[in-house]
Parts: sequence; C-alpha cells; structure tokens
Amino acid sequence: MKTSKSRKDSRSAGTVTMNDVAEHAGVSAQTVSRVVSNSPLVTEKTRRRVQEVIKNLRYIPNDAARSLASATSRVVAVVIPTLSSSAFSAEIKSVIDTLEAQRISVIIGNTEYSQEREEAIVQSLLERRPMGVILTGLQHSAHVRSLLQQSGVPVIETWDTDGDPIDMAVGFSNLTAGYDVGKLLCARGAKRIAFVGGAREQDSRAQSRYLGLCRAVEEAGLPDALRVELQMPMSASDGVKGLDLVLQQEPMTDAIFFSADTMAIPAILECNRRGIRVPEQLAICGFGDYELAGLVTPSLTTVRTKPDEMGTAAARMLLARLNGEEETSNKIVLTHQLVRRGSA
Amino acid sequence: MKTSKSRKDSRSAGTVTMNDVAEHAGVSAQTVSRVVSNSPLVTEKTRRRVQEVIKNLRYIPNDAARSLASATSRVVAVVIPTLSSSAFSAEIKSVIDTLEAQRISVIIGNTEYSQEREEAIVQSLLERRPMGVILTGLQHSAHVRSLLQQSGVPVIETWDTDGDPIDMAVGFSNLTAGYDVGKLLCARGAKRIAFVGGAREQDSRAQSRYLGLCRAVEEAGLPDALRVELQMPMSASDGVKGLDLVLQQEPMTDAIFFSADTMAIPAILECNRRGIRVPEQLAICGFGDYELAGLVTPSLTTVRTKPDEMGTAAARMLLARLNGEEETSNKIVLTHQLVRRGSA
DNA sequence: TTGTACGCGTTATCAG
DNA sequence: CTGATAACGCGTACAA
Repeated sequence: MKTSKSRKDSRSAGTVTMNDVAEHAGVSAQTVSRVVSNSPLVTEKTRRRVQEVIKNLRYIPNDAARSLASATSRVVAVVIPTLSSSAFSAEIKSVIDTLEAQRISVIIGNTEYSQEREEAIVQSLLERRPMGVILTGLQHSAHVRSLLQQSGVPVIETWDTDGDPIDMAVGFSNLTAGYDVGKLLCARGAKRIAFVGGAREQDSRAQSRYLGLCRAVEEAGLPDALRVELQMPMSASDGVKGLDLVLQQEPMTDAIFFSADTMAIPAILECNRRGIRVPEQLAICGFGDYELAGLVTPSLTTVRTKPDEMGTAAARMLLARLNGEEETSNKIVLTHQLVRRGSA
Repeated sequence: MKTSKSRKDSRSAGTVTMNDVAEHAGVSAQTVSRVVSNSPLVTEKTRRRVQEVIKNLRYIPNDAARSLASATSRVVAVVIPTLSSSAFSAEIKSVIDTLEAQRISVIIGNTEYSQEREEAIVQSLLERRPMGVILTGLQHSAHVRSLLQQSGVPVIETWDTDGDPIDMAVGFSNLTAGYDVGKLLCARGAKRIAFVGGAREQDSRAQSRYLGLCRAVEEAGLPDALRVELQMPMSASDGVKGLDLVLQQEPMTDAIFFSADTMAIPAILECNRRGIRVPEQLAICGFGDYELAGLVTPSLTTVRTKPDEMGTAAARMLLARLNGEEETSNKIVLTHQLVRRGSA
C-alpha cells in the first residue's frame, strides 16, 4: 500500500481519468481509449457499457495527454492584425466553422498590426504544436519565417497573393484590385486622385492596392496619387479624418480611394453633411464591400473580396495538407470584384 | 544500443526537447525547465548558458507536456454567439489583450446562437482543461451548467446581470437598458412603439431589453409594444427588413427600438431614402453605440455598453480567481448609458 | 476483439 | 543552487 504523497493528491482530486473508466467498466484503459476515439474494433456491447460509465463518471478526456501521446494537437492558430475589422472576423468565423467538424479548435493571435507582437505571438503559439498556422499577408519578419519553417507546421498566408508564400497562400491580388479601382476612377474622368490607408510598413496589403492605383493613374497620364497615411487599425472616424486630410492637402481632389469601407462609408456620410456632391464633385471608392456599402446614399462603389470564402479555403487547404492530399498548387488566388455603385 | 523502432522515429523527427537542450548545455533537464520558467533558483551563469543553447537549438517548449505534468493549461475558452458582431469582437480583443501578458491563449467557441452547438462546444473545450471559460449571457442548458460545475473550471458569464451566474458574471442590466429606452421614447411622446430583435429563445438578452421596454410602456399607459422577431444573427439588411415588418404590421408606429445598432443604422438610412422623417415621424433607437451611430444623419440615439471594458473585466476577474484573490462579489454590473442623439 | 508494456516531454518532489 | 526520479493521462505497438 503506497502511502507516499503521490502527485495525484495535490491535483484537483476529483479528476476522472481513462483508468477510472476502465476499472468501473471492467475493461482495460485501452478499450476505453478505443471507445473514445470511435475505433471500430470494439464490440457493440462493451462499447455501450463503456459509454455508460463515461457518462456516469462524467469522464472528459484530457487533451494534453492525448496530444503528448499522439503527437498531434487538434489546434490551429490564426494570426490576424486586428479583431476590429469585420473582414477578419468573417474569415475567422469560416475557419472555425470549417474546422469544428474535425473537432479542431482555433486559437486567435492578435498582432494589432505590429511585427513585434507577431513574433511573440507566433513563438508562443508554436508551443501548442498547432496542426497549422494561418497568417495574414505575406509580409513577415525573417524571424517569424524561420521559426515557422523550422517548426515544420503547415503555414497558410491569407489576404495576399502578390508574392511568394512561406508555404501556402490563399487570397487575392491587392495590386490588381488597386489597379482596377484606378482604372475606374480614371475612366470616370478623375484628374486628382487620392488614397487613404494605413502606414505602408504596417499594412503591406493596402500598400499594394495603392501601388496598383498608381499604375493605373500613371497609365492615364495623371499626376501621382496623393497618399494619406493613418494609424492602424482604422476606425469610422478615420474616414472623416482621411477626408479632411485629403481636402486639406489637395483641395482639388476629385476622387478618393479608401483602403477600407470602414472609412469610405463615414466619408460618404460626411460629404452628404457638408454638401459635397458624391460622386460628381468627389468620387469615393472603398474596399471590402461591407454590409452598409449598398445601403448608404449614394451607395458605395467598392471592391468585394470574400473573407468567408478565404477562411474556408484556408481551412480546407490545411486539412488537405494534413490528409496528405496531393497539392496542385500552393497558392489559391480568389477573384475580387469591383462593385460599381453610386459613389464612383 | 537500443535498436527497436522507437516511437520517436515515427514522430516529426527533428523535434528538440528539453533533454536535448540539457545535454548540450551540460546540465539536467530540470535546470533547463527552471530556466524556461524563469525560476530564480538558477545561477546567472548557467542560465545564460542554457539560454544560449535554447536559442541555438531553436528549442520550443511543448505545451502539452507542460500541461500534463503541471495540470495547468494557459488556455482560456471564450464562447460567443456570433463573430459577426463588432461588440463580441471587441470583447474578445480585450480578453486576448489582457490575457496575453500572462501568456495565456484564447480559444474561441462560436455557437451561432444555438444551444445545441453551445453544448458540443463546451464539452469539446473542456477537454483542453482551460483555466477558465467565458460565456455569453446567463442562459445555458442544464447540461452545460452541470458540465461546467462538475469540471470545477472558473466560469464567467458576460453581457447580462439580470439573473444568477453559474459562478461569476460581468455585464450590465439589459432589463434596465430596455426600460431606459422605453422611458425615453415615451417621454418623447411616442404612442405606438415597436421592438425589433432576434427570437426570444435565441437571444435572451435582447428579450430582457424588450421586457424592460414593455415595463416602461406599460407605466406610460401605452398599448403593448409590437415585437418583431428576426433570425439571428442579424445583418444590416435585417434593419431594413425589420423596418418593413413593423410598418407593415403596425403602420402607425412612431418609434422603433432595434436590439442592435447593426439594424438601427441601416433603418435610418432607409428612412432617409423613403422620406420618412426621423425622428419626427418615426423615432429610432438602437443598441450598442457602434462607430457609425454618431455619423449617420440624423445621428442615432442608442445605448452604449462597453464590450471592451467587459472583456477586460472578465479577464481580470478570472485572473483574480486564479490568483486566489479574495472576491468581494461574484457579479460586476457595468453601467450602460443612453446616448441621446438625433434619432430619438 | 481485447489487453500489456512502454514512452510522449515536462514538472513536482526531494535529496544532495 | 542542481540533479535524480517518479508521475501526469493517454496512444502506439504488439501480443494474446
């Protein structure tokens, strides 16, 4: 009879383990394990008995032990730049929904657009030995990249396909999207175009859209687009602020491309209030096709991307890799659509 | 020399463990463990040496092993009804930010307003032995409650304080908030008031707001408020739909209380479009004080709650419990404010 | 179909 | 201040 203070005593005593279930059911722990994991190698009868005991004892498997023994984790990490954008929320929702069926949980890392925070977050997330890591964008510090590559975890980068992924990527071309917007604005006859977005180092995707815009502007033989940089993440009031800054720096501006509908929608509202006629006097184009885009007056011309499809695609791509399926490509380019409405 | 196919071979071979670090550093694994966990019981010299090796070998601790051995998990689960509401996103962001400092990760469970999904999610999340579970609202199935209570995990319910928590709660009184709105609308002289929200069983918090509204309406001696129920989660177009349904069922309605700004804002925009004068002809009140509330015309009268403060408070409350701090109360009631603007 | 032996990578415990 | 040893709860491999 062991009397030494076993470690178990000091733990939350009441924890029911697989062995407890096994004893009560008169089977081996292994059989319980089989029942829990739905192995077909168990008689219907014993399965029922074991499940009964599981229920009575309220046994809940310990995932840490499972992970340790099986070297897999049922966790996927998603790292995003902000939680205050409906686009990223929608992406996460799709990822969660897609992975839930496989009983995989999602851990969220929130960088707030900071590369430093991204490093710390990735490092910390890797300790959970996730089955995959879903990042935002293609721009990451060398440290993050090497960390991820060393670890061998499948990595999926989202929201951008204008570059080479660490491993896999699902997104769209921000460059092309920006170019499309530029073409439209030029075709409308805009002469002085401005762009409002986050700092270029902070949000490289917005930067790509800006570059696309510039290309179109240049092709049209127009002067360079004014670029107004705001602090990320952007809020609705930044729409008004961006509008102010543009008009202040370049009063003759006749078209503004906002890097997100978050800003474009308030900008339209503000124009209405000030009596600035949209689009006649000032054309406005957003990005993201948020819900309200079609409901404001004039309705917002914007670029529709599909965050939910992107999330689903990312999750599927990851599952495919985990299932060892053959990959046709490591990069999925989703289409975006220029949704032409009233504001431009 | 062991030659049997050890299990290690079949694993992702390159994994560096604490023992590897120990060998390379010429110390015991225990010392490495102490260094990793910042134990003060290590000479500065050996600490440096070990850290050097950790860096060179790119050692990343295995959290599953840590959890198993220490019976703690550095994970907190947050269960919300939808990810498409900025309110819940804001709450989550605060929770993540507050917990990040303690290197605690957050796992998100998304119920989509389904109690069934909530059960499955809670069950599954408990397998991770989270340090705490943060739920939305006070309404949960008996199964969920007993599951949680049995497990012994600290539970924090948010967004509602009109009832008894399983364990702890942080929120505000939806009942009072609804009552405040009702008082305001009545004071404005509204005679026929309507409420637009989700199905009552799905969203008990909105239901409480409705009940508060009803009380005020009754006190004013007005006829019962019309209640229009929509499918959760609500989107912007539901604002227009809600408006339509109300006017269709009760054309003489002169005030609408929407259970969320998500709907109230599009409703205002739609009224503008249709030439319905707000608030003269139809007063509109929202809930949540979303960013755009102050930017539409007329600006939206609404109730401000503070999802971010709620998230922070919930996280802190949890940390306090984990630190064994004494609790003054198991329920924190945050204030809400009726923000009176142009629409009501 | 079921059971046994062992190891997964780490921390707790206690001896030095 | 450091190390040896024994768990932690489960899955893998193989035997029965």
